[in-house]
Amino acid sequence: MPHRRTISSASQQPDSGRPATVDLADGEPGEQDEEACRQVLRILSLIGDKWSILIIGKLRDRTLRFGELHRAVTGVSQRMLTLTLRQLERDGLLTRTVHPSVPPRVDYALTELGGTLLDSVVALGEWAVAHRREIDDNRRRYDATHPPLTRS
Amino acid sequence: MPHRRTISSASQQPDSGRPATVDLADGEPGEQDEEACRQVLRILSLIGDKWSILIIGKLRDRTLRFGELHRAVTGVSQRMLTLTLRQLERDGLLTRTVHPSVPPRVDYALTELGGTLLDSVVALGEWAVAHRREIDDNRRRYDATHPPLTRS
DNA sequence: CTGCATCCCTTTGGATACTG
DNA sequence: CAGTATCCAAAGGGATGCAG
Repeated sequence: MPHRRTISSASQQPDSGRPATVDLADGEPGEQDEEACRQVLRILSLIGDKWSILIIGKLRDRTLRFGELHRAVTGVSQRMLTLTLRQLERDGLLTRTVHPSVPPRVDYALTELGGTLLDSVVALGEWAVAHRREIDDNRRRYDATHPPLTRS
Repeated sequence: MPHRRTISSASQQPDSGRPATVDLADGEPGEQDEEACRQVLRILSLIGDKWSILIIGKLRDRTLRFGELHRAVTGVSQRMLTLTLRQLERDGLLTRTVHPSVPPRVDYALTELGGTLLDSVVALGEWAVAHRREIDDNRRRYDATHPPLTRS
């Protein structure tokens, strides 16, 4: 029987309650760590949105101000940049510093927490880079043999 | 000056062209590895959607048929299960085997590629588990001090 | 310069009904 | 059982205009 790959909370302060062994699959409603699992998924969804990772990546090695970020991230709209930055600030992944000057100047910097997330995401990115050819090949092969997927 | 965290394509066959060093941040339009970067992001978006990870997690250690998956993943609709399974099959992360019996029976199994992705995602999940308390604390603190975020 | 508010179009995804 | 098709509601996100 193959190994079961599980997530166990390694670091941080001792868990004050449940076993704290969460596998990525969710359980039936009512299972003990369903809540923990949902929480993990909610955090993982940070990765899902279009801009968070890009922004964190840009702040990798230096503080940037709003306008610099706006230019750095290429396709992002002002609205989404603001919203995403607020989320990331709320989660404690970056800090927002307002300089009371005129014109106003706001600096964004990655926190320690944000840095560790970036490390983890980079690891996943390595997987993507390592397998992108394989995946593209798979897709081409699939598209060639299986005609239309969700045809308009 | 802190280290620059970068992604470099480690395994696979030698890259047939560019340096193949992709950092997570995208470049200005026209930069060499913009395409590669977009591709990586596209793959990372696998993580973003609600169901892919859950499904892959369920197939971790055994083959499941459609109905089993449907019951296993809890909140997924039949429609989304089908669509997500097709995507994953297209990418080569799982295999779909139709048994010509009556009533029909379709088995889904994780491929080698899918298994390695799961390993990487589990690593990210470990980060989430390790820091979920910290993040929750940050959010509470933020909400307490910064009144309404995007008020209705 | 930074950022909030509004409008509006696009995408996502659930519910439901129907087929091989 | 394992889908496919249709309809529809909610969320995502761009463009623009205004404010501190």
